[in-house]
Formats: sequence, C-alpha cells, structure tokens
Amino acid sequence: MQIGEIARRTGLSKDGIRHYEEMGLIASEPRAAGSRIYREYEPSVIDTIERVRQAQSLGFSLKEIGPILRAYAKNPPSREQTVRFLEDRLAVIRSKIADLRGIEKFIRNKIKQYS
Amino acid sequence: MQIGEIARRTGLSKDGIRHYEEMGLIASEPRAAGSRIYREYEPSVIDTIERVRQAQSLGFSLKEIGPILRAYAKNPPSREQTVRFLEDRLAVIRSKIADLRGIEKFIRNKIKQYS
DNA sequence: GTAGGGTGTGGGGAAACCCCACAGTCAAGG
DNA sequence: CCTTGACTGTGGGGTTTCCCCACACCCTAC
Repeated sequence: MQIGEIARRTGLSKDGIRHYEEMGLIASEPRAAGSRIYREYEPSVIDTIERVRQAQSLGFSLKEIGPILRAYAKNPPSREQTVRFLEDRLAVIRSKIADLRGIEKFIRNKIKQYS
Repeated sequence: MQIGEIARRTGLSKDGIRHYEEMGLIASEPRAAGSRIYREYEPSVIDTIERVRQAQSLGFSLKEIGPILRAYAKNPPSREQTVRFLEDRLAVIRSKIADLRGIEKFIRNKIKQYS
C-alpha cells in the first residue's frame, strides 16, 4: 500500500505518516521506482496508526507511544498490568478535568462579579 | 528593574520575559551599560505578566493576548462585553471538559472490560 | 585584579505535525 | 509516442511557548 491510501484510510496526512515513521511508530518497505524510492506499507499499519491515536487520546506523546507499542508487541500485558495502566491514565485525565473545573469556577465567579 | 528581578517576582524565566517582549506583550527601556544594552523594566510589567498568565489560563495564546491587552488599555470593555467574552471562554472550557469526560468514560469502560 | 553575580545575543531543541516548492514515477488517453 | 494528471519523494520553513546552552560583557565587592 502506498502512503496516500494509508492516509485516506486513517485520516492521518501523508506528512503525519512520514512523521510517525521517523518516530519509529510504523515501518515501510522501500520500493524502488526508477531513481527514487517509494514507501510501501503493509495494511497492518492502519491498525497501528489507530492504536497510536487511541494512545494519544489517553494523553501519551508519540515519543512515549513507541516503547509502549513495542512492549505490547513483545509480550501483551496481563490484565492486572492493563488495569493498573488504565487507572494511572484515569488519574491523569481526572486531574486535567479538575484543573479545567478550577478555571471554569474562576470564570463563573468573574461573570457573577460583572453582571 | 532588571530582568532578573522581574523573573523572581513573576516566576516567569528570563527567557520567558524576553519572549514576551519579542511578542510585544511587555516593553522595556534600553539602558546603556558600557558597550552593551540592558533592559530596564517598569514595575508595572509584573502586573502585565500576571494578566497574561491569567489570559493564558483562559485558553488564549500569546499571539491573541497582545491585541487583547492593547484593546483593554485603550478602552476598557463594558460590563456586557466582558460578560459575553467570559461566557465564550466558559463555553470553550466546558467543551474541553466534555472531551476529557469522554475519554474518562472510555477508560472506565476499558477497565470494566479487563477486570 | 579577580571572583561572583547579573545580563546580552545567537543558536538549537522540543511536539506533532502543516505547507510549499521542485522533481521524479507511472498509467491512461489522444 | 507524448502529454497530462495523480501520486510520491526530499528539503526547508513555520507553528507555539518557552528551555538550555555557550560565549562575552557589565559591575561590585574583596
């Protein structure tokens, strides 16, 4: 598969895909085309990209996701590990929510003052 | 006041202060020192920096904050304008909260699945 | 006069891409 | 056979909010 199709199927731009590849999140087989080299992807990278996006939505950076993907591929974590992991993330998300709630409250108070 | 004192009083690093200045958020009087020029700040920039930080916490980028500061200095907005403005921000914050809640729910479901 | 603190500029880096230009590849159509 | 159009590659710059050097100069105190 060429980069364009991966892009269409994942919604991630070509630049984004190349970026993921540079970051070591996905891999391609170089295919010679005249004097040039084109990237040839296996369809499975689509799944990988989707997993990456999920991990991102959990608040991980791409740099963190690389090791995670690799660890996962080598030996999928136990249920317990997974649960612990998810609970950690839950805590992170909740603290972000708490921060935003603080801001929300701040704004509401301001509005009260002004109206 | 020199940059170091501003930094100490605001918690913003010297680099950060120079950055704010480049962005046009604060100003300094150049003061000659031998063959060099040092920045000399008025104490009021401390307040300005604090206002900038507040605006940031409301979700504004530095680029947006410049015009806001200037507009505010020229003619402070009416109560109505202020309220409308704050309500907009409130909406933004709330939608961010909603996004995070979605993620929270997602993680909670995952945890249920696994445990 | 030298040490120690402050300050200046310039440059590189981080995050996760976007966007543009220029150029080569390839298949279809005339 | 050649052109056209869609696709791809690389290289470079830009975004945002600073951080972190390195090197050099300023000034004060001892």
